[in-house]
Amino acid sequence: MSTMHDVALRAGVSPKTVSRVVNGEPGVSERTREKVTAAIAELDFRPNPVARNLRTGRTGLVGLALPHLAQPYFSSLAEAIMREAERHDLTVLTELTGGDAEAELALVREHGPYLGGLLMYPVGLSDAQARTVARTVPTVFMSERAYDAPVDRVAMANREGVRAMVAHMASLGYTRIAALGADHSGLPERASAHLRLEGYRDGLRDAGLPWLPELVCEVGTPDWDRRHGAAGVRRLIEAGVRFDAVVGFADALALGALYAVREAGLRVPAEVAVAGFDDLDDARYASPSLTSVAPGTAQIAREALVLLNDRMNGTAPQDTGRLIVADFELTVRESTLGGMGGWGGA
Amino acid sequence: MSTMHDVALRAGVSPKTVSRVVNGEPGVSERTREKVTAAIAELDFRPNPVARNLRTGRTGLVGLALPHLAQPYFSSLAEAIMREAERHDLTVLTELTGGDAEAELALVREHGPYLGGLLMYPVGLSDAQARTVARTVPTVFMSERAYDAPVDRVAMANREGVRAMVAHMASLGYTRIAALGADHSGLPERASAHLRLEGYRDGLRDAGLPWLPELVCEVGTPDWDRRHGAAGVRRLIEAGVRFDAVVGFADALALGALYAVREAGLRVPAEVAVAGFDDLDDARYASPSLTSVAPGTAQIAREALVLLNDRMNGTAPQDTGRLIVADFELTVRESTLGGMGGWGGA
DNA sequence: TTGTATGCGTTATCAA
DNA sequence: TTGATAACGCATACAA
Repeated sequence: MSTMHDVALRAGVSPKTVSRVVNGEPGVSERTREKVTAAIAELDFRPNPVARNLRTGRTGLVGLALPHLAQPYFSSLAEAIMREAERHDLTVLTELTGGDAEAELALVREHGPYLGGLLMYPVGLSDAQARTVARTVPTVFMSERAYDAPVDRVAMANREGVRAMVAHMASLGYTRIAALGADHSGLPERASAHLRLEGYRDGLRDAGLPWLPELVCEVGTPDWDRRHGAAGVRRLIEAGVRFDAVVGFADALALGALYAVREAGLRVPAEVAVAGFDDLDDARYASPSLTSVAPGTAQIAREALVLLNDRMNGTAPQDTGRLIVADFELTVRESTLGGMGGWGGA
Repeated sequence: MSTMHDVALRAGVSPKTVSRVVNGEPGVSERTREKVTAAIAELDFRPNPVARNLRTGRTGLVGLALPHLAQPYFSSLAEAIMREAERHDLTVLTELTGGDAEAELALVREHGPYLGGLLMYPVGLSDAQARTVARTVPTVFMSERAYDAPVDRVAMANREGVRAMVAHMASLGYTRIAALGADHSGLPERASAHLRLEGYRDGLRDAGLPWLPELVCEVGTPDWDRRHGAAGVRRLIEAGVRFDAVVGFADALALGALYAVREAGLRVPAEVAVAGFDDLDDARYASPSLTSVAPGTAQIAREALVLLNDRMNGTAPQDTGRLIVADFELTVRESTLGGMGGWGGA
């Protein structure tokens, strides 16, 4: 590893001049610049980022704090973020929090001061803790929960997405649409459930359909997996509730619903339509393939990095957090529209 | 952020003594050590890792280079690695290569010198390039492909896993077992396909079953997804090949097979048994749930970090690479054993 | 336009 | 057992 000093010797100039060339500073004659550039190339000199960081306090490192990685949404998000960060010449340090406030804070204490910025999907953080985080390092949240803190946030169109889904179902003639994944706890960390339920309500209102409490199905856990989705639908069926459609607040719930509906001998979508939220790969590959709301993960990653860049440059408003809601897309598949069946057409 | 200097002033000692205490070096009197420890606590002093790194050249940073993240195996592996790294007090810098040799090398050039070690799932790398990588930074590979280079490697039990799967099927009375995902290219980057095919061959031999070329099904692409799995099985069926079992060399292939088999009106496992490799969540949640080989991801992560630690400490052999093959587990589910159906009980 | 001196926070060397 | 001094590689302030 050659240093600026080596390059300076070789080019017959001072280290400071090399520094100027490397950082594209003005005040270097064309001839000198060329000499230096040549020396840099010959020695394959690459500035030592550690030394630079120690001197300037600036880092090209951004933290990415997620509760998990082995869950489809988070791994897609992480991949999108990393690709986007590359375009911004930023290096990503990924950390797993397990959704635990203590871990979320510990990570910020530990790495915060040495990060240029932080992208976080907070789960356990309180408002006060969120403020602490944002004070430590330029931060952008990518979560559905709103914080009473001056932190930028990029969120999914939870409400609008479900609203559009209900509209879609209503337009196909379904009238008894069940909501799967409702939560009435009011807990802030269940924000996605609350927002999606509001979207459901909006959708019904738009379509002139009545709000029927028996169609609102809680799954009794924040773990939105297929098992709980299936169990929820089984309860509806056993309770004798009549329904001709199910909006799952997550694809995993909807896939469970799909299973339970067909288990009960009902045809999808002829007798019961099913749809989800997330547009996982599994939705496309399910059979019948699952209609779903695609939350715009790529856009979320893109916007998050733009917001973060602003924060890191100081171009962002200081005492207020900005909110960007990503565009969603309604991906209509067989579980609501019928069709030829089979995703395997070679 | 207080520095060693601050702590030294407060404790009435020199910075070097603080350094000794922080690093647990000997040659500090008990009394002094206590004073320093107290000062550290009062000031909430945390050593600046950047300065430390500049001085020592050592980093607590290990790179994790994966082709993708939004694929179940890689996201599980990444999560396992991160959890394990935490236990070793290492910070993980994740990088996506897309499986491209150029990207794999670029990453090493770029970050290599500032990493304490590198965990990589190489895809495009040649033997010579692998040697270059290992020369740049202590490296452990986690791939099925073997390299002619002194690099440690942790691999799945590709061969033994499939062998055991065939034995399992044979023991249930299946005799015409198709292999889905075979590859005859001989390309080193298709090592998993080759090894799994060998395992298939072993399994047949163990069971005294004949090798029938018409049962060996290529999918014609390295992309082992459901679509190609389904297409492969359809081709078998259309060609009139009789088979009573399918071993998919990946769960995705097997899930596609499951679909195509049932599409053809055949019952699983009564008429055709199906099994996969990877033991993804999807395998458990499929219907019928899918028998699969669990490759021991947690163990792979654990062993990889042990090997890497050795390399980083210089405790590893210099001119030779070690190979660890992880234990696998045969997870038997409905797709081979029948049973009650439905994963949604409760 | 170019260079010198200094310091970022830590650890290594060597002397006390 | 302890401390003074220098150095890691770069960038900043200031001088020439």
